[in-house]
Amino acid sequence: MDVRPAFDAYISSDGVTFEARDGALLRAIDGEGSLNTAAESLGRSYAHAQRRVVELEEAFGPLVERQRGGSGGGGSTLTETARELLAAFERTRASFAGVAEIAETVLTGRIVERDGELVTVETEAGPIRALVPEGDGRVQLSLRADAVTLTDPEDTPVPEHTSARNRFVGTVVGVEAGERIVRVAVDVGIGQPVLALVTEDSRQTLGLEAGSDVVVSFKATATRGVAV
Amino acid sequence: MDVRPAFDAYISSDGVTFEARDGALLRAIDGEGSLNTAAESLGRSYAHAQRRVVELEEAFGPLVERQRGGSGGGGSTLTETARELLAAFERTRASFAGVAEIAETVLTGRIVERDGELVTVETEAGPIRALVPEGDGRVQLSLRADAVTLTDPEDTPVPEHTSARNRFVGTVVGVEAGERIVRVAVDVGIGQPVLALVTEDSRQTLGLEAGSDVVVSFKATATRGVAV
DNA sequence: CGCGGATATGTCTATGTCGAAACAACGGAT
DNA sequence: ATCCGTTGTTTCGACATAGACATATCCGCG
Repeated sequence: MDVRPAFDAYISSDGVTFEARDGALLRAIDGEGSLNTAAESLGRSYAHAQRRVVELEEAFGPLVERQRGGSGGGGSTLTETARELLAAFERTRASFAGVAEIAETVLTGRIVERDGELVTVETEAGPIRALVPEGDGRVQLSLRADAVTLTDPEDTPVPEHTSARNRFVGTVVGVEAGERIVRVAVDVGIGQPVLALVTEDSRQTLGLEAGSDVVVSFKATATRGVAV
Repeated sequence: MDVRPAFDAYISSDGVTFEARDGALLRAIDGEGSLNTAAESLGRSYAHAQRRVVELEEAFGPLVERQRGGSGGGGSTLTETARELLAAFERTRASFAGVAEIAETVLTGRIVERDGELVTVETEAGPIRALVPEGDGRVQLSLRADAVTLTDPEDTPVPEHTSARNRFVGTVVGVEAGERIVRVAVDVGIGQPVLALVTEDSRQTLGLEAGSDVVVSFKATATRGVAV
């Protein structure tokens, strides 16, 4: 079973959702200079593209400056609002893409204390503070590799001096190098290693390689879980 | 323009996507004990629900143990695979939900160096290392509040001893308390404050309040951006 | 052996989405 | 004044999705 998490990101306002399709449309308008050629270049019908623009503008404000008549017959350009909307959409899409593509470590445990959304989960490696919206009993915590910070055991702030509430001492058991980003697996005494995504620079300056001792820390607010 | 980022999460396998709708169906089957009453309780047609289950099983493996005949006429129960699938879906949904609901700080700057996905962005506050898949020139970096770690200036690891590549010294300019989670705004010399989400415990132990000096640090791999 | 409740399957229809096409409006260029 | 290319607007039909409905099948139990 090859399961891959995926997503459709969108920005909603006033009941209308701006999605990837709309982003492509705006970019095409920006590039082609006209709604007509934009629709054609995307292989979509002009009628629908035009209706969609009107619909989006009702929700998000003026997006396309349309000019009909004139030399060349007219044309369309994006408004500043449209550019901001595009940027906002791309930012959230990039954030979501991070979640989808980045490896996660799944930790299982049991909720032993709850205070609003904030819970304390007892795991094999010790207590972990995390955010679990609801439920109790057994939980699965999802720890994203890009949320895990590695520090030198000799120079790690004492718990009272950092907002990273979860910390474990561990040993590097694997280093998987990419171009400039490496994935470090750290054994912290639970069944599976905790994955951390760090830059190659960090790996070198921390001298991380199999066998290295390292402190793994991550924030409670970056650790999300669900009751199972 | 009240924009709100949102998303539809799904897990795809073999061309079939398991989405929120399917999760609700499986949970209903689990709760009702039969595909029939599950469909009814959801106000959906039995015929389609049944066909959907078959379709999902072709992609993800056996999900529903169906029993027809017998006392009560039969019924259905979820397989272990189905429970794992549900848990995986809920985990990714929880992660995505985090991105959607958590405040972000948007930093603008200019790419001055690129090494694969890893870039160095020159901002008002100084250089920031981040992940930007492509493009150059001006970028918007999205820094999620839950990815920002705050530490005591007196006890912060030197840059050579941590994988958090970005750090800035700043002053707390605002504390917005929730139940157990507080949002801290830190001025680091750029136009807008950097937002950090920390637990109330952390706020107290670090003694954070308006005027406090604090070190803001975040990982390059947790900082994603897009060219604009 | 039939009952009853559930699963399995086929077909029709309502709905929404999208493309194709046609036509009017517009305004600078010729 | 006319032409031209684009925008604005409307209508129609193809297509996919999902509910409504009908029917066949299954099988433990009394």
